[in-house]
Amino acid sequence: MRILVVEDEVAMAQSLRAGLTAEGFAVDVAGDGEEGLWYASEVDYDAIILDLMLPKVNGYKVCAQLRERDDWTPILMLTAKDGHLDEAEGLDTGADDYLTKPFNFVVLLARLRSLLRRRGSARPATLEAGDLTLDPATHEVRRDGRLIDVTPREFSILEYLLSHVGEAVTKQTLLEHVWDFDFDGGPNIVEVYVGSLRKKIDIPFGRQSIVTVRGAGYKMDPSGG
Amino acid sequence: MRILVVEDEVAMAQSLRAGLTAEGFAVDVAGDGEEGLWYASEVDYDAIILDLMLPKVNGYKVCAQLRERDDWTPILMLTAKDGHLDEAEGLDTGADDYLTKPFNFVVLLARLRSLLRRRGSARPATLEAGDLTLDPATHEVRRDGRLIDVTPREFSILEYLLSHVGEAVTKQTLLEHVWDFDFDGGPNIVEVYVGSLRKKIDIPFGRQSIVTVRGAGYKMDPSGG
DNA sequence: CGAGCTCTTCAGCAGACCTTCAGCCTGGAC
DNA sequence: GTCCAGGCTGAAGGTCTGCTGAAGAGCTCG
Repeated sequence: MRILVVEDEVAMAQSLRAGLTAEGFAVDVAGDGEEGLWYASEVDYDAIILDLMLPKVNGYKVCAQLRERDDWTPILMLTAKDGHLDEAEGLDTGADDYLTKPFNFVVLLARLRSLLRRRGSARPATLEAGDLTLDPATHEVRRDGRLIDVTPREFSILEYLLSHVGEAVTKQTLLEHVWDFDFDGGPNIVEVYVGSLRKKIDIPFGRQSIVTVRGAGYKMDPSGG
Repeated sequence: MRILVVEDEVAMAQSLRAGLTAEGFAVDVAGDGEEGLWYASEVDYDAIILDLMLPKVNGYKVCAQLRERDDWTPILMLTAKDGHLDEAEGLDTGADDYLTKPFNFVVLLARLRSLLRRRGSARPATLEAGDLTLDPATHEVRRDGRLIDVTPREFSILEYLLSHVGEAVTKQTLLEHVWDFDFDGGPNIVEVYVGSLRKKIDIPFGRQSIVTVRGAGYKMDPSGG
């Protein structure tokens, strides 16, 4: 899951990045509205956390412009303390939820998760493909009920593939959603991880759930292989 | 367990904070109704202690507004001496219990505990995972019936883990639910406490109930290890 | 006021994990 | 069959996460 944080206060931006990264999100930070719009046009984010008070282009405008462009990425707006009057306006311009500063990180996470969930229109709590299941809450991966031990990075990749079951996902996309923005390694690292995932979730079970689509990346077999 | 106290009398607020903190709760204090509503919207409290007589927005209104927002956090209302007439109204607006001033702290604790218990829809009075039990009322931790001596902080952590059995709980989450709002230490302190908890509840019994989930925190084994 | 307990910080360590790289394999074009 | 780009894999190193013991600060109680 890749999140864009548009926030000019360095301290806030840093702590958001740290916290969200710790939660397993890949995070990009933009320092003003203009930069935010540009990032959003370049990368397909899973959600955007948008401060209202921004240099150059303020939050409302960023939000409005995105929607005008037909970009419906969920937006969580951050407003200053006394944001009562602004609430209506914020939601009007197309934000999906808003949060007043200062806020508790747990709250932000909860809201963010609820946005991400809502988007996929009632995505089930556990991701599945045949007898392969992944539970984000317990961080457990199972095949045929048997628990499989995976590393954090393997978990993230599998989570992404399972939430796009049946679609061919390019290595580039995986790099962008699972790794941090400033990661500059090549696509080979994805191959390495897919390889090690296969060794854990497919080979021991004689399955083939992660299918290589030459030139187009990988695809999770809806039947689980 | 994190409690919000909405109370304008400084002395009362202080003593509630002191007493509840001593019992291992994390406590936030709001000085008036408006502030209380704001806190409640930002943080996911386990319960709210709400004075009736408040500046700006009184207790009834706070209560009503919370329920209107679909916030069903248990509320314990504090009313003035002659509160007979108010009782019905208080419960009507959505408070879960009420208490007339002056009251005994032990009584308040008992009511609060009963609220917290009730909330989880008949959550058992004692939290359990296999033969490991924790009784919030008596502050006792037992394994296989044998009493184990734990410090307040250790108790809080164990309580949180036991009330989220099976889920991976982030260190950040523990920091936010077990420590006070303004604590700014790093996650290492959680590691230290988990270490000392393990030395008390796991190692002497040859068990492993608190499982480390690399990159995602800790998880209480439902079977108790 | 001192003893004892708890809380918190810190630095060092071990092991898990991440990343890179070189060499090999495979599928498709010709 | 040959060639090539794309994909796979095992090994090696460096980095990071989590664990631990120690030590000082703060608090409570006698």
